[in-house]
Amino acid sequence: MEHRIEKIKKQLHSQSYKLTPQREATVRVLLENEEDHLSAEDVYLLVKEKAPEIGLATVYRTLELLTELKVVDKINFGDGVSRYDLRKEGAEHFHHHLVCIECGSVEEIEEDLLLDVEKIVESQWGFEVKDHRLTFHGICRVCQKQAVTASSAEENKK
Amino acid sequence: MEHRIEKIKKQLHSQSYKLTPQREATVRVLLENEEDHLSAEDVYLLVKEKAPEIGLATVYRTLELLTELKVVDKINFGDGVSRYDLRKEGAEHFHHHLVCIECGSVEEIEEDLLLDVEKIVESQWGFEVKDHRLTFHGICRVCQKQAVTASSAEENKK
DNA sequence: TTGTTAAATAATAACGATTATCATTAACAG
DNA sequence: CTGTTAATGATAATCGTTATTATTTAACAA
Repeated sequence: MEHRIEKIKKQLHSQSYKLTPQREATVRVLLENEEDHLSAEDVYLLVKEKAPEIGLATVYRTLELLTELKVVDKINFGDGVSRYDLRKEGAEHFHHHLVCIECGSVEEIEEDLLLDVEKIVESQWGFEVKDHRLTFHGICRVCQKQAVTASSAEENKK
Repeated sequence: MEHRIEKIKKQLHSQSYKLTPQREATVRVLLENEEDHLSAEDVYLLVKEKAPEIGLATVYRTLELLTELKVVDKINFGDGVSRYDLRKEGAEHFHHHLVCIECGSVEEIEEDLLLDVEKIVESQWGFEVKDHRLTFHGICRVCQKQAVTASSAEENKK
Protein backbone atom coordinates (compact mmCIF):
# COMPACT_ATOMS: atom_id res chain seq x y z
CA MET A 1 0.00 0.00 0.00
CA GLU A 2 2.69 2.47 1.04
CA HIS A 3 4.56 1.53 -2.05
CA ARG A 4 1.66 2.45 -4.27
CA ILE A 5 1.12 5.72 -2.48
CA GLU A 6 4.78 6.55 -2.99
CA LYS A 7 4.36 5.86 -6.67
CA ILE A 8 1.33 8.10 -6.96
CA LYS A 9 3.19 10.78 -5.03
CA LYS A 10 5.95 10.66 -7.62
CA GLN A 11 3.45 10.88 -10.44
CA LEU A 12 1.99 13.99 -8.85
CA HIS A 13 5.41 15.55 -8.29
CA SER A 14 6.41 14.88 -11.87
CA GLN A 15 3.65 17.29 -12.91
CA SER A 16 4.44 19.61 -9.99
CA TYR A 17 1.41 18.70 -7.96
CA LYS A 18 1.65 17.94 -4.28
CA LEU A 19 0.32 15.02 -2.32
CA THR A 20 -1.55 17.01 0.29
CA PRO A 21 -3.08 15.28 3.32
CA GLN A 22 -6.50 15.56 1.69
CA ARG A 23 -5.27 14.00 -1.51
CA GLU A 24 -3.50 11.26 0.39
CA ALA A 25 -6.62 10.47 2.38
CA THR A 26 -8.59 10.24 -0.86
CA VAL A 27 -6.02 7.95 -2.47
CA ARG A 28 -6.02 5.74 0.61
CA VAL A 29 -9.78 5.34 0.42
CA LEU A 30 -9.46 4.34 -3.22
CA LEU A 31 -6.77 1.81 -2.40
CA GLU A 32 -8.73 0.36 0.51
CA ASN A 33 -11.80 -0.08 -1.67
CA GLU A 34 -10.10 -1.14 -4.82
CA GLU A 35 -12.63 -3.82 -5.63
CA ASP A 36 -15.55 -1.41 -5.44
CA HIS A 37 -16.61 1.20 -7.93
CA LEU A 38 -17.12 4.24 -5.77
CA SER A 39 -18.90 7.40 -6.78
CA ALA A 40 -17.50 10.78 -5.79
CA GLU A 41 -19.97 10.92 -2.94
CA ASP A 42 -19.05 7.42 -1.76
CA VAL A 43 -15.42 8.50 -1.65
CA TYR A 44 -16.36 11.70 0.13
CA LEU A 45 -18.22 9.87 2.89
CA LEU A 46 -15.41 7.38 3.39
CA VAL A 47 -12.76 10.08 3.47
CA LYS A 48 -14.87 12.02 5.93
CA GLU A 49 -14.66 9.16 8.42
CA LYS A 50 -10.92 9.68 8.71
CA ALA A 51 -10.66 13.35 7.92
CA PRO A 52 -13.98 14.99 8.76
CA GLU A 53 -12.82 18.45 7.76
CA ILE A 54 -12.44 17.58 4.10
CA GLY A 55 -14.81 19.23 1.62
CA LEU A 56 -16.76 17.59 -1.17
CA ALA A 57 -15.25 19.94 -3.73
CA THR A 58 -11.77 18.82 -2.77
CA VAL A 59 -12.71 15.21 -3.33
CA TYR A 60 -14.06 16.09 -6.76
CA ARG A 61 -10.92 18.05 -7.59
CA THR A 62 -8.70 15.22 -6.43
CA LEU A 63 -10.59 12.63 -8.43
CA GLU A 64 -10.40 14.85 -11.48
CA LEU A 65 -6.67 15.26 -11.00
CA LEU A 66 -6.16 11.53 -10.57
CA THR A 67 -8.17 10.92 -13.71
CA GLU A 68 -5.95 13.31 -15.65
CA LEU A 69 -2.87 11.50 -14.39
CA LYS A 70 -4.49 8.18 -15.37
CA VAL A 71 -4.19 6.91 -11.82
CA VAL A 72 -7.92 6.24 -11.89
CA ASP A 73 -10.46 5.78 -14.64
CA LYS A 74 -13.77 7.59 -14.58
CA ILE A 75 -16.54 5.23 -15.59
CA ASN A 76 -20.24 5.38 -16.05
CA PHE A 77 -22.58 2.43 -15.72
CA GLY A 78 -25.70 4.29 -16.74
CA ASP A 79 -26.98 5.20 -13.31
CA GLY A 80 -26.68 8.94 -12.89
CA VAL A 81 -23.20 9.02 -11.33
CA SER A 82 -19.59 8.80 -12.38
CA ARG A 83 -17.55 6.15 -10.68
CA TYR A 84 -13.82 6.00 -10.14
CA ASP A 85 -11.74 2.90 -10.61
CA LEU A 86 -8.06 2.61 -9.77
CA ARG A 87 -5.88 1.41 -12.61
CA LYS A 88 -3.98 -1.70 -11.74
CA GLU A 89 -0.24 -1.34 -11.46
CA GLY A 90 1.34 -1.26 -14.87
CA ALA A 91 -1.97 -1.69 -16.65
CA GLU A 92 -1.75 -0.09 -20.02
CA HIS A 93 -5.38 -0.46 -20.85
CA PHE A 94 -8.56 -0.12 -18.94
CA HIS A 95 -9.97 -3.35 -17.55
CA HIS A 96 -13.41 -4.63 -18.44
CA HIS A 97 -16.58 -4.99 -16.42
CA LEU A 98 -19.37 -7.49 -16.07
CA VAL A 99 -22.52 -5.77 -14.83
CA CYS A 100 -25.33 -8.01 -13.63
CA ILE A 101 -28.74 -6.76 -14.71
CA GLU A 102 -30.39 -8.70 -11.90
CA CYS A 103 -28.45 -7.76 -8.78
CA GLY A 104 -26.33 -4.89 -10.05
CA SER A 105 -23.03 -6.44 -9.01
CA VAL A 106 -19.93 -5.47 -10.95
CA GLU A 107 -17.12 -7.89 -11.61
CA GLU A 108 -13.79 -7.00 -13.16
CA ILE A 109 -11.83 -8.67 -15.90
CA GLU A 110 -8.12 -7.99 -15.93
CA GLU A 111 -7.25 -9.86 -19.11
CA ASP A 112 -7.16 -7.70 -22.17
CA LEU A 113 -9.13 -10.01 -24.52
CA LEU A 114 -9.34 -7.27 -27.16
CA LEU A 115 -5.95 -7.54 -28.84
CA ASP A 116 -7.42 -9.26 -31.89
CA VAL A 117 -10.34 -6.89 -32.10
CA GLU A 118 -8.06 -3.88 -31.85
CA LYS A 119 -5.92 -5.21 -34.69
CA ILE A 120 -9.02 -5.43 -36.86
CA VAL A 121 -10.13 -1.93 -35.93
CA GLU A 122 -6.70 -0.53 -36.72
CA SER A 123 -6.31 -2.29 -40.05
CA GLN A 124 -9.89 -2.15 -41.27
CA TRP A 125 -11.02 1.25 -39.96
CA GLY A 126 -7.64 2.98 -39.90
CA PHE A 127 -8.31 3.98 -36.31
CA GLU A 128 -5.36 4.22 -33.95
CA VAL A 129 -6.60 2.72 -30.71
CA LYS A 130 -5.32 4.36 -27.52
CA ASP A 131 -7.73 2.93 -25.00
CA HIS A 132 -11.01 1.10 -24.73
CA ARG A 133 -14.08 0.66 -22.60
CA LEU A 134 -15.84 -2.67 -22.59
CA THR A 135 -18.78 -3.57 -20.40
CA PHE A 136 -20.90 -6.67 -20.64
CA HIS A 137 -24.43 -6.62 -19.36
CA GLY A 138 -25.96 -9.93 -18.38
CA ILE A 139 -26.57 -12.33 -15.55
CA CYS A 140 -23.89 -13.19 -13.06
CA ARG A 141 -23.11 -16.65 -11.78
CA VAL A 142 -24.97 -16.11 -8.51
CA CYS A 143 -28.18 -14.89 -10.12
CA GLN A 144 -28.11 -17.73 -12.61
CA LYS A 145 -28.07 -20.21 -9.74
CA GLN A 146 -30.88 -18.40 -7.98
CA ALA A 147 -32.98 -18.50 -11.15
CA VAL A 148 -32.50 -22.25 -11.32
CA THR A 149 -33.39 -22.68 -7.66
CA ALA A 150 -36.45 -20.47 -8.00
CA SER A 151 -37.76 -22.29 -11.03
CA SER A 152 -37.27 -25.73 -9.43
CA ALA A 153 -39.11 -24.47 -6.35
CA GLU A 154 -41.85 -23.41 -8.72
CA GLU A 155 -41.86 -26.94 -10.13
CA ASN A 156 -42.28 -28.41 -6.67
CA LYS A 157 -45.33 -26.31 -5.97
CA LYS A 158 -47.28 -27.87 -8.84
CA MET B 1 -38.48 5.15 -43.51
CA GLU B 2 -42.26 4.62 -43.33
CA HIS B 3 -41.54 0.95 -43.00
CA ARG B 4 -39.40 1.49 -39.96
CA ILE B 5 -41.95 3.78 -38.38
CA GLU B 6 -44.62 1.12 -38.91
CA LYS B 7 -42.39 -1.36 -37.18
CA ILE B 8 -41.81 0.89 -34.20
CA LYS B 9 -45.55 1.57 -34.08
CA LYS B 10 -46.16 -2.15 -33.78
CA GLN B 11 -43.56 -2.46 -31.05
CA LEU B 12 -45.32 0.26 -29.12
CA HIS B 13 -48.73 -1.29 -29.63
CA SER B 14 -47.49 -4.67 -28.48
CA GLN B 15 -46.90 -3.09 -25.07
CA SER B 16 -50.11 -1.06 -25.32
CA TYR B 17 -48.42 2.25 -25.95
CA LYS B 18 -49.57 4.56 -28.70
CA LEU B 19 -47.59 6.27 -31.41
CA THR B 20 -48.79 9.79 -30.70
CA PRO B 21 -47.91 12.65 -33.06
CA GLN B 22 -45.25 13.81 -30.60
CA ARG B 23 -43.71 10.38 -30.40
CA GLU B 24 -43.81 10.02 -34.17
CA ALA B 25 -42.11 13.39 -34.63
CA THR B 26 -39.40 12.31 -32.20
CA VAL B 27 -38.88 9.00 -33.96
CA ARG B 28 -38.67 10.78 -37.32
CA VAL B 29 -35.94 13.06 -36.02
CA LEU B 30 -34.02 10.04 -34.82
CA LEU B 31 -34.39 8.33 -38.18
CA GLU B 32 -33.37 11.43 -40.11
CA ASN B 33 -30.26 11.82 -37.99
CA GLU B 34 -29.36 8.21 -37.64
CA GLU B 35 -25.65 8.78 -38.15
CA ASP B 36 -25.48 11.32 -35.35
CA HIS B 37 -25.49 10.75 -31.63
CA LEU B 38 -28.03 13.25 -30.45
CA SER B 39 -28.56 14.36 -26.88
CA ALA B 40 -32.07 14.81 -25.52
CA GLU B 41 -31.76 18.54 -26.05
CA ASP B 42 -30.53 18.06 -29.63
CA VAL B 43 -33.59 15.94 -30.32
CA TYR B 44 -35.82 18.49 -28.64
CA LEU B 45 -34.53 21.34 -30.80
CA LEU B 46 -34.90 19.34 -33.99
CA VAL B 47 -38.40 18.16 -33.12
CA LYS B 48 -39.34 21.71 -32.25
CA GLU B 49 -38.61 22.82 -35.83
CA LYS B 50 -41.44 20.64 -37.07
CA ALA B 51 -43.71 20.63 -34.07
CA PRO B 52 -43.00 23.77 -32.02
CA GLU B 53 -45.60 22.98 -29.40
CA ILE B 54 -43.78 19.91 -28.12
CA GLY B 55 -42.36 20.03 -24.62
CA LEU B 56 -38.91 19.02 -23.46
CA ALA B 57 -40.37 16.64 -20.90
CA THR B 58 -42.23 14.77 -23.62
CA VAL B 59 -39.03 14.29 -25.56
CA TYR B 60 -37.35 12.91 -22.45
CA ARG B 61 -40.32 10.62 -21.81
CA THR B 62 -40.33 9.39 -25.38
CA LEU B 63 -36.61 8.70 -25.40
CA GLU B 64 -36.97 6.82 -22.14
CA LEU B 65 -39.80 4.77 -23.59
CA LEU B 66 -37.85 3.99 -26.75
CA THR B 67 -34.90 2.94 -24.62
CA GLU B 68 -37.10 0.55 -22.66
CA LEU B 69 -38.37 -0.97 -25.89
CA LYS B 70 -34.77 -1.24 -27.12
CA VAL B 71 -35.57 0.87 -30.15
CA VAL B 72 -32.73 3.15 -29.15
CA ASP B 73 -29.70 2.76 -26.93
CA LYS B 74 -28.81 5.36 -24.36
CA ILE B 75 -25.09 5.99 -24.43
CA ASN B 76 -22.65 8.15 -22.60
CA PHE B 77 -19.35 9.34 -24.01
CA GLY B 78 -18.20 11.08 -20.86
CA ASP B 79 -19.37 14.59 -21.62
CA GLY B 80 -22.19 15.41 -19.26
CA VAL B 81 -25.08 14.27 -21.45
CA SER B 82 -26.80 11.06 -22.44
CA ARG B 83 -27.04 10.39 -26.14
CA TYR B 84 -29.53 8.27 -27.99
CA ASP B 85 -28.64 5.94 -30.80
CA LEU B 86 -31.14 4.03 -32.93
CA ARG B 87 -30.60 0.32 -33.07
CA LYS B 88 -30.09 -0.95 -36.58
CA GLU B 89 -32.86 -3.13 -37.95
CA GLY B 90 -32.60 -6.61 -36.60
CA ALA B 91 -29.50 -5.82 -34.59
CA GLU B 92 -29.38 -8.08 -31.60
CA HIS B 93 -26.49 -6.35 -29.95
CA PHE B 94 -25.41 -2.82 -29.53
CA HIS B 95 -22.95 -1.57 -32.10
CA HIS B 96 -19.53 -0.22 -31.19
CA HIS B 97 -18.05 3.25 -31.33
CA LEU B 98 -14.74 4.81 -32.25
CA VAL B 99 -14.34 8.10 -30.44
CA CYS B 100 -11.53 10.35 -31.65
CA ILE B 101 -9.71 12.04 -28.77
CA GLU B 102 -8.48 14.77 -31.13
CA CYS B 103 -11.58 15.96 -32.95
CA GLY B 104 -14.33 14.27 -30.98
CA SER B 105 -15.86 12.54 -33.99
CA VAL B 106 -17.73 9.31 -33.42
CA GLU B 107 -17.69 6.49 -35.93
CA GLU B 108 -19.82 3.38 -35.71
CA ILE B 109 -18.91 -0.24 -36.16
CA GLU B 110 -21.74 -2.52 -37.12
CA GLU B 111 -19.84 -5.79 -37.06
CA ASP B 112 -20.09 -7.66 -33.82
CA LEU B 113 -16.39 -8.55 -33.39
CA LEU B 114 -17.02 -9.76 -29.85
CA LEU B 115 -18.37 -13.27 -30.44
CA ASP B 116 -15.11 -14.91 -29.42
CA VAL B 117 -14.67 -12.64 -26.41
CA GLU B 118 -18.20 -13.34 -25.25
CA LYS B 119 -17.61 -17.07 -25.48
CA ILE B 120 -14.59 -16.69 -23.23
CA VAL B 121 -16.53 -14.58 -20.74
CA GLU B 122 -19.35 -17.10 -20.62
CA SER B 123 -17.15 -20.13 -20.21
CA GLN B 124 -14.44 -18.67 -18.02
CA TRP B 125 -16.42 -16.29 -15.82
CA GLY B 126 -19.77 -18.08 -15.90
CA PHE B 127 -21.41 -14.83 -16.92
CA GLU B 128 -24.42 -14.98 -19.24
CA VAL B 129 -23.91 -12.10 -21.66
CA LYS B 130 -27.05 -10.27 -22.73
CA ASP B 131 -25.56 -7.16 -24.26
CA HIS B 132 -22.34 -5.19 -24.44
CA ARG B 133 -20.92 -1.73 -24.72
CA LEU B 134 -17.61 -1.27 -26.48
CA THR B 135 -15.99 2.07 -27.19
CA PHE B 136 -12.50 2.63 -28.49
CA HIS B 137 -10.75 5.89 -27.78
CA GLY B 138 -7.99 6.89 -30.13
CA ILE B 139 -7.14 8.86 -33.23
CA CYS B 140 -9.30 8.75 -36.32
CA ARG B 141 -8.04 8.46 -39.86
CA VAL B 142 -8.48 12.17 -40.56
CA CYS B 143 -6.58 13.35 -37.50
CA GLN B 144 -3.76 10.89 -38.20
CA LYS B 145 -3.29 12.46 -41.62
CA GLN B 146 -3.37 15.95 -40.18
CA ALA B 147 -0.71 14.98 -37.66
CA VAL B 148 1.51 13.76 -40.49
CA THR B 149 0.92 16.93 -42.51
CA ALA B 150 1.60 19.14 -39.51
CA SER B 151 4.83 17.40 -38.62
CA SER B 152 6.13 17.54 -42.20
CA ALA B 153 5.28 21.24 -42.30
CA GLU B 154 7.30 21.52 -39.13
CA GLU B 155 10.15 19.78 -40.90
CA ASN B 156 10.05 22.25 -43.78
CA LYS B 157 10.40 25.20 -41.46
CA LYS B 158 13.78 24.06 -40.27
C1' DT C 1 12.24 34.11 12.00
C1' DT C 2 9.39 36.92 9.11
C1' DG C 3 7.25 38.23 4.88
C1' DT C 4 5.78 37.06 0.29
C1' DT C 5 3.73 34.42 -3.09
C1' DA C 6 1.25 30.72 -5.21
C1' DA C 7 -1.21 26.55 -4.60
C1' DA C 8 -4.77 24.16 -2.20
C1' DT C 9 -8.74 24.05 0.52
C1' DA C 10 -13.65 24.57 2.67
C1' DA C 11 -17.94 26.40 2.30
C1' DT C 12 -21.32 27.38 -0.47
C1' DA C 13 -23.54 29.35 -4.51
C1' DA C 14 -24.48 28.36 -9.25
C1' DC C 15 -25.28 25.44 -13.01
C1' DG C 16 -27.25 22.13 -16.04
C1' DA C 17 -29.22 17.76 -17.18
C1' DT C 18 -32.89 15.06 -15.84
C1' DT C 19 -37.11 13.90 -13.29
C1' DA C 20 -41.39 14.85 -10.79
C1' DT C 21 -45.62 17.32 -10.32
C1' DC C 22 -49.91 18.77 -11.77
C1' DA C 23 -53.40 20.86 -14.42
C1' DT C 24 -55.02 20.30 -19.11
C1' DT C 25 -56.05 17.79 -23.28
C1' DA C 26 -56.86 13.90 -26.45
C1' DA C 27 -58.47 9.29 -27.40
C1' DC C 28 -61.76 6.18 -26.97
C1' DA C 29 -65.14 2.80 -24.74
C1' DG C 30 -69.67 2.50 -23.10
C1' DC D 1 -72.47 12.61 -24.92
C1' DT D 2 -69.90 11.24 -20.79
C1' DG D 3 -66.54 9.16 -18.01
C1' DT D 4 -62.02 7.19 -17.85
C1' DT D 5 -57.30 6.81 -18.71
C1' DA D 6 -53.07 7.86 -21.06
C1' DA D 7 -50.34 11.50 -22.74
C1' DT D 8 -48.85 16.07 -22.85
C1' DG D 9 -46.93 20.89 -21.71
C1' DA D 10 -45.32 23.96 -18.42
C1' DT D 11 -42.63 24.35 -14.86
C1' DA D 12 -40.85 23.32 -10.27
C1' DA D 13 -37.76 20.31 -7.95
C1' DT D 14 -33.80 17.33 -7.65
C1' DC D 15 -29.25 16.06 -7.73
C1' DG D 16 -24.55 15.44 -9.43
C1' DT D 17 -21.02 18.40 -10.57
C1' DT D 18 -18.52 22.80 -11.21
C1' DA D 19 -17.40 27.64 -10.19
C1' DT D 20 -16.57 31.24 -6.90
C1' DT D 21 -14.43 33.32 -3.14
C1' DA D 22 -12.40 34.00 1.11
C1' DT D 23 -9.19 31.60 3.90
C1' DT D 24 -5.42 28.53 4.93
C1' DT D 25 -1.22 26.25 4.02
C1' DA D 26 3.31 25.36 2.13
C1' DA D 27 7.51 26.79 0.00
C1' DC D 28 10.91 29.71 0.02
C1' DA D 29 13.52 34.28 -0.09
C1' DA D 30 15.15 37.92 2.66
